[in-house]
Amino acid sequence: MNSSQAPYATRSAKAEATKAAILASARRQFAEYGYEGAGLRGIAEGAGVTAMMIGRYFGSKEGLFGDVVTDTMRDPVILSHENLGAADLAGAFAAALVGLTDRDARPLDGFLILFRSTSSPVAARIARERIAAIHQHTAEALIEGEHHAERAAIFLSIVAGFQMMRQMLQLGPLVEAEPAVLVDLMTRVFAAVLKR
Amino acid sequence: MNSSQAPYATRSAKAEATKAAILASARRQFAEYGYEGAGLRGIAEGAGVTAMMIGRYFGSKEGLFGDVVTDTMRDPVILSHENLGAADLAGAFAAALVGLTDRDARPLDGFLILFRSTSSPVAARIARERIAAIHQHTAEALIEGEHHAERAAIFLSIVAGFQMMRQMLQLGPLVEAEPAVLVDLMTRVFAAVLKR
DNA sequence: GTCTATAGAAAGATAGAC
DNA sequence: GTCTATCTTTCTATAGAC
Repeated sequence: MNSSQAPYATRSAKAEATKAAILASARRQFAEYGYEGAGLRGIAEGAGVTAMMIGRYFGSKEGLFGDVVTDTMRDPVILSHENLGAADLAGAFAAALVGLTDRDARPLDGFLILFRSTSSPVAARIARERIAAIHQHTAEALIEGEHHAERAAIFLSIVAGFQMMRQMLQLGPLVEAEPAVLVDLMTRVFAAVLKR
Repeated sequence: MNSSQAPYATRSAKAEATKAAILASARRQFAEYGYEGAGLRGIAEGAGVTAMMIGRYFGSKEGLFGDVVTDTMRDPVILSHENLGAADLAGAFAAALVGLTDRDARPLDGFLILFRSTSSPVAARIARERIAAIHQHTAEALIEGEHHAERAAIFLSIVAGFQMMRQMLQLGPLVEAEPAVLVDLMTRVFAAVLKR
C-alpha cells in the first residue's frame, strides 16, 4: 500500500505509461499544428497530465519533438515496401500510394509533422535528417542503374508532392477522382523514374 | 514644408510607400518563418516602421497575410509559362523547373509561404484557395484529353514535390546533381503526365 | 502619419508542496 | 510521481502624445 515499498517495478511502469501518453499526444498535436503551433499545455492535456510533466520526462519542447520524430521513424516506411519483388513495380507503388492517401485514410504522422514544421530551425534540421535517411534507404533498396541517387530523390519528391496535394491540401480533382484513374496515371509517372 | 498643406498627393504617396514596405517585409518574413513563426515586430522592423503601423494599414495579422498571398498571386505563375507552344513541352517545363530551383535561385515566395503556413487554419484555407486557382488555370491552359483535371493535379503535385525536396529541404542528390541530369529525368516524368 | 508606451493573453520553463 | 502556482518572455493589439 505504501508507494515507496515497491519502487523497482511499479514506479517505472507508471512513469513509462505517462511518458508514452505524452509522446502519443505530442505526436497528434505536432502532426496537426506543427512544431510551433502545438503548445505544451495542449499536449499535456491530451495526455491527461500537466504541462510540467513534459519538462520532467523530455527536458524541453525540443527534446520532446526529437523523441516524437524518432518515434515516427519506427513505423514501416511507405516507400520501401515489401512489394519490392512485384512484377509491376511502378504499379505496386502507385496502388500503395493512392490507397495510403485515400479520403478516409489517416494521414501519416511522419509526413504531416515534417510538412508542418519546416519553418522552425530545430524542426527543419530534424526533418532534413529524417528525409535524408529515408532517401538513402530508398536509393539503395529500390533503384539501380545510372543516376540512381538522383532518380531515388525524384521518386521521393513525387511521393511527397502527391501526399501533400491529395491529403494535406485536398486538391479537388485528387480527392474526387476515381482511385483506379489515379493509380493508372501514377503508374506511368513512376515507371518513368524507375526504368533505367 | 507644412505637411497638412498637401494632403491630396503627398500624404497618400507616403502612406502607400509605407504600406508597400510593410507588404514586402511581410512577404519575406512569412516565406522564411511561416504564418505563425513570423512576428509583427520583426515584420515592422524589416519595413523600417513600428508594429503599430501594421494594425493601421492591414487591421490584423490575418488581414496582412491575406494581402501578402494576394500579392504573390500577381507574379507570373511558374507552371503556366509562355512556352506553351514549345515543341517539347515536357522538356521546356523540366528546364524551367530545374532552373527555378537552382541553388542560388531565390525560392518562390508563394510556394514557401504556402508550405510553411499549412498548420494555421487561416493560412491553410487561403493556401487551398490559391492552389485551386492555379490548378484550374493549369488544367485549362496546359492539358487536354482524357482525365485532364486529374493529370493537371498530378502535374502540380510533381512540381510542388520537386520544389519542396530540392529547394526547401535541400535533399542532397537534388542539390548536388548536374542540372542537365535533372532536366533529363524530369522531362521523362512530365512526359508521362502530359501525353494523353 | 508615425511614434512611445503599455495592456492583456499565452507561451515555455521552474520551484516547491504533497 | 504528480500536482499547483508562478516566473519570465514574447506575442498581438491598442491608447494617446506629437
